[in-house]
Amino acid sequence: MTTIANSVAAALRELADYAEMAGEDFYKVRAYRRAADTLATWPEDLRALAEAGRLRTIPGVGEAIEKKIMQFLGTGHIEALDRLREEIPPGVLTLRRIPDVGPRTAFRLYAELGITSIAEAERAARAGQIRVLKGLGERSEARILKGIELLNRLSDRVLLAVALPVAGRLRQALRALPTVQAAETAGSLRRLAPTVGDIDLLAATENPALVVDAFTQFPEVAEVVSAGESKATVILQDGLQADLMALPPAHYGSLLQHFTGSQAHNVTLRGWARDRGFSLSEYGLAPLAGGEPIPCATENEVYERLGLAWIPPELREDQGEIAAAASGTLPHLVTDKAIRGDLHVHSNWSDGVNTIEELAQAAIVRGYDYIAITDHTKSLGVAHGLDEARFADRQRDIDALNARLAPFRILSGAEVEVRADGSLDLPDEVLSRLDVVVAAIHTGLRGEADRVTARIVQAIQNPHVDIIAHPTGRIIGERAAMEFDFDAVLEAAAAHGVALEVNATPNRLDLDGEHVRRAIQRGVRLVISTDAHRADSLDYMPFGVAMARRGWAEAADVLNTRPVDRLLVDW
DNA sequence: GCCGTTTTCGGCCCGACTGTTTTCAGTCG
Repeated sequence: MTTIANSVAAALRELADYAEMAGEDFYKVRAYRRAADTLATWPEDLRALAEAGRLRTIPGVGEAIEKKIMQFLGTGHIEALDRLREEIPPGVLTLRRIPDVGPRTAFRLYAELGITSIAEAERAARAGQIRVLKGLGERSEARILKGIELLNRLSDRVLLAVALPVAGRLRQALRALPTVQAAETAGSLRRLAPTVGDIDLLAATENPALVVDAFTQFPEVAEVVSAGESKATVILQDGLQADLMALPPAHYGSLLQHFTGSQAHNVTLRGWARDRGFSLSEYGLAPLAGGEPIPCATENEVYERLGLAWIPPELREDQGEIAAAASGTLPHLVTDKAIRGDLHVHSNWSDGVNTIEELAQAAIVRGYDYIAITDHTKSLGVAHGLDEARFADRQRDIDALNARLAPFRILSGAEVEVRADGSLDLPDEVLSRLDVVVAAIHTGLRGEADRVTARIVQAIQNPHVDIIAHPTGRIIGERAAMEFDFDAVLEAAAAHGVALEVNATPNRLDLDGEHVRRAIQRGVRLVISTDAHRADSLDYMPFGVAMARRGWAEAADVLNTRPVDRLLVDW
């Protein structure tokens, strides 16, 4: 799913990394990064824009970056980047992955010691070669060594579903401290990002130093990385990093705003504030003209004073939410409560753990009106996929349960395999008797992009298919998304009224927010489903709702917010 | 390198913490 715009963005980011190390002007580096960020999500086709001579209509693209984009479109290279690549070996870039090693230190390790890899940096540190550099002493050397150990020990990011309970316990522990008036989780966790790199925590207290001190002594804390008057960073027993910032309650709103981020959102928001005569920080709004700073006790106040509606954390990714908040056009995001049923659930007829009745009861307990039992089909042998005869048997089971459980409704469904040639592994005649047909690719995920696209589009064209499951096939930390033409899939889905699934399984979260947004923009409808293989997993739903919200989805964009009669009428 | 109903030049987001320093640079979020 790499588009030309993504490739250009990647090249510009790399250029920024190199330029930063080479000591280029900070604002030049930032200009490259800003342009890269904008390009990565730019909806228009880059080649068409270039041909029309309209590249500079993209914000952040001026004369110099336009030239670089043209170079890339023409030759696949950017001259300035090629030159820097020759000057600085690519391995030097990787040094920045070491905590506390930034661009300047990385460059000096290379320029003065010839270090081009993390392994070499480790050897040099052990040999005591780093401490002799001006400005770096024994402690810096030890810090680098420790950073490398940390890097080797920690996996990059953890799943939202893993971090949330840990964060919840820490938040409770903070709230239980006597001087703490309020405590909240912030950062990417509060924005409900699919994965988080650390846990950010905030506390409102008249005695920040005391709270910071107490925090560093929580039993879950394995190691204190840094601790000051108002901030601390620790490593928890399970390897996660947690950051705390504490301030007096008068500042709590700006503190929450600041620590929730994202970084990109904050940068743009501060620019917005500056344009209106304020400097914004975690302490509040300070008039640029001088005068008393204005502390903000609530987050709403921060946005309000800047002439903006409060922005839901899930949207704070600098994807146009500030402009939308200014013009009163923020979406009314879909909520957990709006979901009336789960449309992708496996029973013990295939590879699920629970009986259909157990699943139905679990759905009833969760307040749902309906559930679709979507067992695997025969070609997925490993999952005890059902053949035509077993579907007929299962139908009798479902009919009997529906008679007993009404008005709750069990929908008879299947997760049908899309074969290599794009056909489905159940005959149309069987599909036509099902209430819900979910089509999915489980094999040939690494196929050529054109072929994968063609398979999905062909499945969409089958008149019985209602939903495409986990459309990109990514599994976080295990498998990248399939290479295919997402826009072509969106076009086909819109044309045939097929919904795309937002799969709520914590390590799938597929579609993610970015894809959801594109789908909505193209008029494609969504469903949010758990893909549960046991009754407990119906609780994954909020993670899927989170992805939909991050993609600006409203209830009307999501089919399973509808009552069952209005759900089936379109299918 | 980008940008402009105050500007085509002089701005550009803000502050904590650390280490190695006598005032600050680098890193991070």
